[in-house]
Parts: sequence; structure tokens; C-alpha cells
Amino acid sequence: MAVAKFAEIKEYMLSQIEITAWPEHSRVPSENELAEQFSVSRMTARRALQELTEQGILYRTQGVGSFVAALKSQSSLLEIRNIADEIQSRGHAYSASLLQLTELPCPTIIATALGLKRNEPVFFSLIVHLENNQPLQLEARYVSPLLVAEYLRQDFNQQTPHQYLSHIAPLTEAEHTVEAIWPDDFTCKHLALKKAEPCLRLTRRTFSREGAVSLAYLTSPGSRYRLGGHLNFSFSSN
Amino acid sequence: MAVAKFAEIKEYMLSQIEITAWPEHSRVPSENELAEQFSVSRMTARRALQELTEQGILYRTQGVGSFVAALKSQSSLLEIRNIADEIQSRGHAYSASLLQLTELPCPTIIATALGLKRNEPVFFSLIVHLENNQPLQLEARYVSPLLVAEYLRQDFNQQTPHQYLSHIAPLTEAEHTVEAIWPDDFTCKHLALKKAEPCLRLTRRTFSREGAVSLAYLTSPGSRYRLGGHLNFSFSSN
DNA sequence: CCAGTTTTGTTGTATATACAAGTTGTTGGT
DNA sequence: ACCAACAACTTGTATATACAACAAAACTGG
Repeated sequence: MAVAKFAEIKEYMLSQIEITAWPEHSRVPSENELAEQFSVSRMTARRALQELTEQGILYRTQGVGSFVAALKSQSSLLEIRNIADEIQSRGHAYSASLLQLTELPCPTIIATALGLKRNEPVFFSLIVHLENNQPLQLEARYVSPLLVAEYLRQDFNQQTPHQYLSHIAPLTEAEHTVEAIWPDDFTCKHLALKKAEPCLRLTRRTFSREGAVSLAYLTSPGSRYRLGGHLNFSFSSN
Repeated sequence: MAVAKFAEIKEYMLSQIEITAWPEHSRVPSENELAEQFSVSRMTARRALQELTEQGILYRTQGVGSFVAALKSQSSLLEIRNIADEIQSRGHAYSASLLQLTELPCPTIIATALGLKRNEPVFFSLIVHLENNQPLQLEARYVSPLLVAEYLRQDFNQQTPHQYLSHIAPLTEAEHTVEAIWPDDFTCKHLALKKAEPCLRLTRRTFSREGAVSLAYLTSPGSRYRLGGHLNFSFSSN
């Protein structure tokens, strides 16, 4: 067999999407329809739909149908203020989990940002943001001790409440540089992500005086790996 | 059915890998062995193996078997000198393709690097590096006109020859900054990757006086998307 | 001992079938 | 107008089977 049947169906569907014959969020043929159209079994048609779904090109809902996922935004991560919104607007599943919460002495730059004294206790928390259960972004947040109780009450699978929202400054506004922002003894078991390296930069003219400082770190494609360098940074403000 | 059978098999296999009962590059049970062990059909066992493969946890070779993929390196992309080596050492498939080659007037910073005059013609080339056919890194290379003929003769699916190898400088050596390194009219059709934004930085005390300047850009997980900010940068030297 | 062939085992593709689980729209009754 | 039951349709899981493609080991004849 020169080219697999399921691959032909995939190519056909991709071309339909490419020429926007099937626009974003529109319904695509069901498994049975495709099977009949291409004279293949349902399982073969299913495989085409399945793989396109895994590649994030379609999304499917049991009992409803399959649909064209929206193109990921053309905007850079640097411009994304709410990763949950961004993911959901494409028809992908957003979830998140708190990986770690540690109390530690406040680094200088964080103290400046939060209006704390240096070495005063501060809470370091690590959240992984998942798109279709694949880790997309790793975010570290330093949370003021005054807010930590309230902070922990939130459901991390929902959008981050306003007071913890990350606002992101463009790199061109670079002002401050922080070479090591992760605690030295920081480890991370979940999904076998490895410790992030101290290569983040914090830049901005002004910092929030309350709430949290957060730093985003883009994880690698796939799951349990740590390939991928520093990405960007963000901080809270209000 | 509370938990799907294939999911149980996946969990079992993941736990075996986690406790290193199955070390890296070791063989895992075949489809038939798993099917018998769990009293399921081969197709169900296959699904578990398949999904773990798609997640990059296993790799499989037709006629041979399934094996545990190596953990992605703990080293940052900033330290990786040869992405092809890095990918292959994990048991993943490396490939690459030249997306674009354009002749254009040499930007100042590139001219400095290559020992050319400003606005003298230089070649801008764009290569995408794929891991298991998923785009992992987008690399732009400015190639001196003296070398471009030889440069095009190489097979981009092989390792990049020595004279084009990217050497990567740590961010802390920042010296020069280039805000816009991509040509203004740069477009990229392949895999629907979008134009990269001019947010790269070139930093190093010294530049190569011949060969190519290259800049790496980490693409997003998945395929046709452009989410993901700047990542790192590299340049040739010898 | 070697080269060529066969056997065996593995993954890859494909089909036909069955039932479960979920959503949506219709139908009918109150 | 509202609700409950049902039918139709969709995706999700699972099985049993068949053959193709490929690689490595075993076998065979010289």
C-alpha cells in the first residue's frame, strides 16, 4: 500500500481546512459519513479524525461531533495575558495544577516587587498549565504571605482570579534583570518535569506592591521533558 | 466502565518506567505479550503502546519492538550545540527541511558578524527542525554569499556540517542587541507556521567572520501554530 | 565458514462488529 | 407550557480477525 487510506483522508480534511471550506469551529463529517464517502470502515475514518484531533487541528465532543479547532493565536506568548482564555478560545481543553508550594526567604527583586523586606518569608508556588492535558506553560508565582490563604482557596483549573493575573511586559522594556529566580532547592516531580534553570529575566519599570509576582516558562512539546530554554516573564499588577 | 482498559495498561507501563524497572532504551513487552498479560485484545494493548509513543515516552520500530525513550536532556536548549544529536540520542526521529531561502540586503549586525558590508547581499534561510515529525525548533541562518552554493548542497535531514554548526552563547554574555532580525517581508508557508516576531537578540562579544549567523526559535508544541515567544539564539564560529 | 533462504516475531494497516456513553431533537402526555 | 420518555445520531471503548511490511534469528546447502 503506497499511501495509507487514513492518511489520504487526513490530507483531504487538511486541504478542506486549509482553503477554509471548513471554517474554524465548523462541523466536519462524522466517522460514519467519512467512512461511506471514502468507502472505508468506520475505524479507518476514525483514525484520521483521531490523529487530527491529537494534532490539535480538530476537537471532538462525545455525542455531538467533530469540529475545526481555531488556529492558535498569532500573538506571541509575550502578549497573552490569560493562558486559560487563549487555550479555550481554540476549542482546546485547559487545565492546571499546583505542583509545589514552598515558604522561603524573599529574594531581593521579589521583595521590591511585593513591598516586602528581603528574607522575609514569601511563598513560592509552581503551576503547570495544560492544553489538552499536555503541559504548555510552567509558571512560578511568588505570593505575598498576606494573600496566600486566599490564593490557595482558588480552583487552579479555572481562570486565575484577577488579583493573580499575569501581565506581561515586552522585552524591549527591559530594566531589571534577575539571573536566578528559582529557589535553589526547587524540585518538581509532576510529569517528570525537571528543575527549571535560573535563566529567567524580570524586566519592568514598576512592580506591583501587592499580590503575586509570576514568571512564565514554556515547557517543551510533549510531556515529561524539560527541553526548552527560558521564555518570558510576567508579573501581577492592579 | 470506570477506567478504560488501555488506560490501565498505560498506567502500569508508566509506573514501570518511573521506577526504572524498564530502563531507557530497554525493550518493553510486545503487543501480544501485553494483550495476554492483561487479557485484552491486541488492538487494546496496541492502543496503550501507541499513545505512549505519541507522547514521546516510547519509540517503536516495525519488525523489532517497542522501547523506552530516553528522557529529554536536562540541559537547556541554550546549551545544545546540535539539535539533531540531541533528538536522536533520545530514540526520536530527527528530520529537517529548508523552508525558505531569500537574498536580501545585509542588516548591520549580520554584516558585522560575517565581515560583509551593510546592505551587501546576504542569504537568509529558514530551517525547521522536527522531532518525530513535530516541529521543535525553527532556525534562521544568514549565510555569506561566498558559502551559499556549498550550503545548499547539504542534506538538511542530516546533521549540519561543522562550518554551519550553531554555537550558543549564554544570555549572561549579552553585549549586542538586535531588535529585528527577520526580514520584513518574511513569510513561511510550511506547516502553516506563522512569521516569527522580531524579538530575537543576538549577543556575544565576538562574531564569526565567515560562514553563517544562525538564530534558533522554539516552536510551540504541536504543529501548525506559532504560539511561543522568542527562545534563544546562536551563531556559527570556527 | 559463509551466503542465501526460511522461519519467527514484531509492528502497521484495515475490516466488521458490538455495545457503552453522551447529546440533541422529537414526540406525547399532563 | 412544561416535563418525561424515546429515537436518532455521535463519539468512545473493545474484540476478533486478516494480511502486509519489516527485521532478526535460525536454518540450510555449498
